[in-house]
Amino acid sequence: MLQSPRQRRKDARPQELLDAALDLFVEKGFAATRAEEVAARAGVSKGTLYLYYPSKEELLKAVIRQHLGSEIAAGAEDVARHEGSAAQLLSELIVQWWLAVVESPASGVFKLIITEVRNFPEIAEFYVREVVEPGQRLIGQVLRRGIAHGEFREVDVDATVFSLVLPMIMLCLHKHSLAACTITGPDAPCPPAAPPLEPENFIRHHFDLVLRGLLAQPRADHADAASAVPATRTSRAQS
Amino acid sequence: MLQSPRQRRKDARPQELLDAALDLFVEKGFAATRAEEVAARAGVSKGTLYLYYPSKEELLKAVIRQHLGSEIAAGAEDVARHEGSAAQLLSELIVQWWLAVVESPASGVFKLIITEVRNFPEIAEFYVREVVEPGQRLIGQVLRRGIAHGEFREVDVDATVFSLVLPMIMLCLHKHSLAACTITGPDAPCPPAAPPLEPENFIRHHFDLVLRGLLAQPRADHADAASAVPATRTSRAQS
Amino acid sequence: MLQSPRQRRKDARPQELLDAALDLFVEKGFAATRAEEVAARAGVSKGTLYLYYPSKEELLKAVIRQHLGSEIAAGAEDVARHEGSAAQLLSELIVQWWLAVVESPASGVFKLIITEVRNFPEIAEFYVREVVEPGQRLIGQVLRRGIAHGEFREVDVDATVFSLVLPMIMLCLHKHSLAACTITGPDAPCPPAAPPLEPENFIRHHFDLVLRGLLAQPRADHADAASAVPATRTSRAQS
Amino acid sequence: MLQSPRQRRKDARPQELLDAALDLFVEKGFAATRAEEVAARAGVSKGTLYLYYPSKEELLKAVIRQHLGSEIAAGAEDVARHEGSAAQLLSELIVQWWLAVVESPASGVFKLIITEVRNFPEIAEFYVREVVEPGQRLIGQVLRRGIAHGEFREVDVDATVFSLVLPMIMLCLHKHSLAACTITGPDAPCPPAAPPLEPENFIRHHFDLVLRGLLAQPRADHADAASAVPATRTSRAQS
DNA sequence: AATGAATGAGGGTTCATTCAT
DNA sequence: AATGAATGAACCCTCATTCAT
Repeated sequence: MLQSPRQRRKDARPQELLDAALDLFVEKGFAATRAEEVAARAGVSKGTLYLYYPSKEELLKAVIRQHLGSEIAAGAEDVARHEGSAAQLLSELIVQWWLAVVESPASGVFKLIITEVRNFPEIAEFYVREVVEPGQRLIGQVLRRGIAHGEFREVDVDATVFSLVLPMIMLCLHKHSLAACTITGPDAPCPPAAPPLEPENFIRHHFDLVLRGLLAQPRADHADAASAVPATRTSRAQS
Repeated sequence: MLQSPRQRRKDARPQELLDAALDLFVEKGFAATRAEEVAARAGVSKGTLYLYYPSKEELLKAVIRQHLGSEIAAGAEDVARHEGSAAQLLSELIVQWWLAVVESPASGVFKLIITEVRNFPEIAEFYVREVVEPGQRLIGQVLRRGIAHGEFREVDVDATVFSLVLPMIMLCLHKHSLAACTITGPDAPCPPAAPPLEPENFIRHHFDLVLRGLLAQPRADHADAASAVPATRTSRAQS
Repeated sequence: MLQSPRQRRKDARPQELLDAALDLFVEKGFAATRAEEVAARAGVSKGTLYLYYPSKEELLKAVIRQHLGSEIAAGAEDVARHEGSAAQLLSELIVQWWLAVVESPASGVFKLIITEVRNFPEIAEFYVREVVEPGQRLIGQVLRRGIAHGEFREVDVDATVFSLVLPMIMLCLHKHSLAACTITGPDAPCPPAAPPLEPENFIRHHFDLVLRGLLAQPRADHADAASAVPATRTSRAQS
Repeated sequence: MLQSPRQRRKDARPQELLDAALDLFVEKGFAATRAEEVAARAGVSKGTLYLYYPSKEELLKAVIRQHLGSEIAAGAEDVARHEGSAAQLLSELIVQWWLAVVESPASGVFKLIITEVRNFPEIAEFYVREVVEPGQRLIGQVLRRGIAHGEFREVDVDATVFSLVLPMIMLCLHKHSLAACTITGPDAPCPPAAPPLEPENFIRHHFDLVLRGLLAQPRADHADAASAVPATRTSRAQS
């Protein structure tokens, strides 16, 4: 039943390579990353990479495929049969789902896609089908439900989805570009690119702000529009 | 006073090269763009490029420097001594400035920065100093003024700046990645990456939404929060 | 006395590897053949090949050694003590020996040698010593005997050996190059590289032609100069 | 009118590269020749090769195309309207044409084709169309003419063409394989692979031998069957 | 003995950069 | 100033060979 160390390593290789590739592709871009670097970061030699992926380009697609299929779209549908106000449901969807994404390696995939779609148009179709459309549909449904119940104003649903979602995506990108350049500290060579705004704080604030703009019945100023959101498991440390 | 056509062409060279470089770097990424391609698109030979820029990397920095110094930050300060409500001022800042940016080639610079900062950290400092901080300070001031006057709720200023601004940046990136892959039309091989949401419609809707969340005195539902914004010169055709 | 199947397979390994190697080296050339392909065709794994031969180059030498020592030179000496006319003897030597060679895998060895001697000069010596010189000596003797008996004209013996032998070698090469590319049939994509001349027909015709040029007493036109040659076991099907 | 040295070099490059490639491909085989070696022998750097030929494989095809179109088939047709006996015509065709080929670099092309057709089947079609078929047709016509006039016996034309031609091809191959390995001299490390038979002597002897076998009216023994052939321009020195 | 995962030197090809014209 | 031929370092990928299992 026990596998040899050799076998165990072999089984883990593809994942190790994908992880290394994701890190490097996100950091330096696909074209600027050398296949040998990916191999080295995964702890293997150049040749070994090619035992598992037939080319650097296939490796890229595998990286994207893995994270789009599972991590990003995941967890969306299972909230769909939620009960309670549309605001609460929306909060769950937005805040919780996003907290899972920012802190996970999947956050880098957004940068990868933004960066590489034009060079690899196959990726576009995949991304739209797996992420953009399901996400838009899901959040759109919640908005429409809230509007139907008189909970939300009659807004342009698509535009509102964007107002909710785009800042989150943008913060993912930021995390892997400007924010990653910045060495925080008093004597950093590079000044802080942005106030070290906590992702969680920001997302709660952002959600509250947009929700207030969305509600048909404005709430009193002192009430936190997102207060219904339970304290979540905060940001697992990233590996 | 008049220069020969030859002279004129020569004077235009650096700009033509910068334009070509911006287009290509934004489309394919810095590493995946060949110096010869840039030269060819600018209508000169490979060697000529090196008469004007000592290396591909310097060309990249020149591209970014040009657009950060001038176009992106432009139009910000001149609205600063505006009179009227904070909402109106904010609307001018956000809506008008952004409409100018999104249709200009400068919109691609955001993608370029997101993509390349980690490879060229000097860019980070420059970008933060020239764009991030002034922008944040400017919008922050307007927000703080509105709060001081009781026009806005007491919000986290930095977070609110982000709520306002990040979707705009994100749409710039989108324009140069997914949106550029998509061939719109009924029988497009690639499904529309996103609803063909007009940038102007979106930004007005977004501003309205956030502004409602921001105002201390909620306005009646039928009023358009951004109604004070005059119809602007819409989108200059992109070169 | 009986060996287990396992044992039998094991004993057969070296031969199976040699056969596979011969096929592939002849088809694609030594440098263009991968060691793994050889192993795969022999039904073993890459590693196993190296249990039997220390390197690809040694495998090549073993292939050549095997066929030069045994198959090609074979059949030569045992005809040497033949009785009868020099013409009959020559016919036996040329026609029969060659028929055996052309249909055997050994025919490919000629291509291999032509192709690889310059990269592996050790092969040259071996080939000259094992094949060229014995063959030349043998046929030369028969020619000299015929000349001495007044049966043949007084020709340049070495040149005549070549006239007899070179076309045969050449047909071996042809068989493994152009002829192997050609898909015969009415609608072949590639036109027949040569008339599908039967090797046996050709060799008989060739021998007859040269023999007539060789004989001191020209024979009548209708007589077949090679008629003494008994009908041979025709061409075993190649494996 | 005078070109710059730069321009002159550029014009000569393709030919220099083809020459270098032919030498090396013939000597070591296509797969065993490194692109850089070809470039070095042509006196340029690795990169320069790729300015003229897009890949090593295209270089191979260019090498073959050049020599098949021009040197080999050339000079054949212009003898077709020859007057005199079929034997004389045949002698011209065979002896003269071949003397031109053996001593020219084109002789190596035969080895190249034998060696590489199976890896590059496009070459087969080209070779058959440009060399095999025209050659066979040409010599076949002469033979048929001789037969019709009663000058030759009624032989199998195709087989006879082969009897005449194959030894010549074979000597070309020999020249670039075994013969090239042999360092002639008393203390050669490698024994002479074959008697240093002069190509011209051999071809005259061979033609005489086959012609005698071909003639309907056998000639007296002392007459040289090929005596009509004028002393030819002997072998131009190879470049 | 047999396997096949792993290695890393090697070779094809690209491309930033130089420089003679 | 402008060109584009030439260079060679660098990168992707292959494959002969090794060795732990």
